Amino acid sequence: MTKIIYLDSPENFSFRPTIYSHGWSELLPFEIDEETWKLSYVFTDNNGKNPTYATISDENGRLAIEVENSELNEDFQAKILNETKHILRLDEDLNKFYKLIEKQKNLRWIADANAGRLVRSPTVFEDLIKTICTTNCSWSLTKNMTRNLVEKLGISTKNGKKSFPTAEAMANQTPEFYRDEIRAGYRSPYFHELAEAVAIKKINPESWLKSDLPTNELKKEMKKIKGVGDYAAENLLKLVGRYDGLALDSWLRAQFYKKHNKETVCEDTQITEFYSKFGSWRGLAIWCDMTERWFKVEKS
DNA sequence: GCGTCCAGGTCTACC
DNA sequence: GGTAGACCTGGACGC
Repeated sequence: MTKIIYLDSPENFSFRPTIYSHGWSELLPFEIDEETWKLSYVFTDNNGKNPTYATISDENGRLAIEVENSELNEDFQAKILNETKHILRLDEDLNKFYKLIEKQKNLRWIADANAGRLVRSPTVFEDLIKTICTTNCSWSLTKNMTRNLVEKLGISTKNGKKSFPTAEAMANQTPEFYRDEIRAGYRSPYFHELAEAVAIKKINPESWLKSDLPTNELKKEMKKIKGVGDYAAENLLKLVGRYDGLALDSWLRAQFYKKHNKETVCEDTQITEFYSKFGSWRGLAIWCDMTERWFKVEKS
């Protein structure tokens, strides 16, 4: 039995550009159906239990969340609604960004498409683990590692879908487990150490969402975690709503060379200078600029 | 089949 | 603070 709960979407929000904003929607427990344009996820209750598969779709301007659990209590239903808002960034105000790019002929499409909301996981912990999975490897390997984490450590729904593992579940595994079962390679001791630190509350990644620290200080905090360098920290900063950093990686650099530098390699300083006019929004500006063709494909 | 390169980088030791 | 070398994995590529 399923139950549908509804959520009003704000002005300047479009569902497709949001769920298609970057690769996160391809990483389990997220799944994206590009034919029906639905995004699914496996939610858990406040105790990290009762895994529940839900599919989010746009229904004439409001969001329909179809939940495969007809006996949701009020707390769990509220949690699913709040986490959906967080995943899709419904409370994020991009008007200042849209205003900033208003006179940029090549970027005006972002505001026209209501793009710029980068989909994210319900918890910063999940985004942190996934970000480490993106470092120094191909996208297919990122997907493999994430799939292994979910399939081997997640809790299963009645229909066999699995949740993202909790820090506690990850802390209970050894570095050898991550190396042999998750195929995480040199990242294996990092995962064990990080999960343990979060489980015993030595580190609280969720606090980054409302941190009063200046961005450069928060970035330093993030980089204290093994496996998190400049790229990973700046990617995480974007996911907690700060766009000061470009989060340059080999893919983003290659896209820039192709689009703005006649397919010629250049220094990072040149890329930084190119987007400096966008100030604290430069990280979002480069990401939207480099992924423009994704949206053109979608429209065609 | 085998070796090499490299992909959505980071860490450590050393200077 | 800057830099060289090492680090897991697995797909692509050349031979």
